[in-house]
Amino acid sequence: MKTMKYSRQRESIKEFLQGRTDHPTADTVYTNIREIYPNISLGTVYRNLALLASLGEIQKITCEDGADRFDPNTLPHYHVVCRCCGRVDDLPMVWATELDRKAEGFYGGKIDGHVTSFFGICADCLGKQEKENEKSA
Amino acid sequence: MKTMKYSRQRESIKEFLQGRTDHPTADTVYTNIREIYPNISLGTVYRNLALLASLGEIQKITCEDGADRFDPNTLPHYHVVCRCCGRVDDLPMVWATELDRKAEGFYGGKIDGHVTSFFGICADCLGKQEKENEKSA
DNA sequence: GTAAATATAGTAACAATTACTATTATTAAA
DNA sequence: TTTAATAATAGTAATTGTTACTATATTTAC
Repeated sequence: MKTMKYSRQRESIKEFLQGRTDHPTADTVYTNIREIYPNISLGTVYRNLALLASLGEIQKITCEDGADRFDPNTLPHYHVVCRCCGRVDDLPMVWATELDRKAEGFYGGKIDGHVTSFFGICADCLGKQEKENEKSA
Repeated sequence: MKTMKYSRQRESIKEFLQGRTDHPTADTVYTNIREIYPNISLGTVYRNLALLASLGEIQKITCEDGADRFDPNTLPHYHVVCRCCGRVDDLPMVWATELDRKAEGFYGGKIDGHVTSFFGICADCLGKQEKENEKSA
């Protein structure tokens, strides 16, 4: 399937993602793009997100729970998922490029990549928890 | 919800997992346990897998595609997913315990864990690919 | 302009998982 | 040991995230 040079909806989806740092889900993309294309269909959003990802223009992030998320930054980098509110943040820590080769030494096949996600509590949720503790104290 | 000391089905699910190294999905557990409890319901399998995971007796593995998998080994360790056949293997590489503390230095909140999955092609699939190439050559 | 290729909106289908409910099994207590 | 309370079950229905389908519309190539 040859891709068109130009598709308004696809461009719009890509631009929207590039303006966000919070790794939105397909549904979030959908509700936002609808402000520009009021009758875009959810299928179109999914199809274009998948297409952009396969072209290497965006990155799909698989989360432990619920929906996949999408990231305009295609360079390998780390994410932190808040166990409390579910938000996904970037982690500006240098990427361990050598890990794949090291891992391959322990494996019968070939290894060509990895993903690492950290888990914890984000600053916002920590703050809220402190407030709760003060109240009950 | 207090857990019973004893539930035949739950014990059976746990034992089944402990006899496997291939990280089966809920559905695989279901079809296998049915040989012992022919009318166990899929819901019971899901409920008990979730319960055992929350008790820390097994571990849930979220894969990029399709169904979650379950691992009787609750110690943190690495997995490799074959891009070709989807199998999930353990990787006996020493765990980077210090990584969470290091990552926390780049984050506003707290970090208490991480998961890393490698991707590649398993030995079996590499073998099959070679055969294909010989044929077409 | 016209034909061929590609994308779309809208809807239906799907797969994995969870929720619900009436019934059964297990425990605790008299 | 019956008996009441608790927890688990089987079976089914409902949800969620995602993909597939189809008829129509848009874009490109000539």
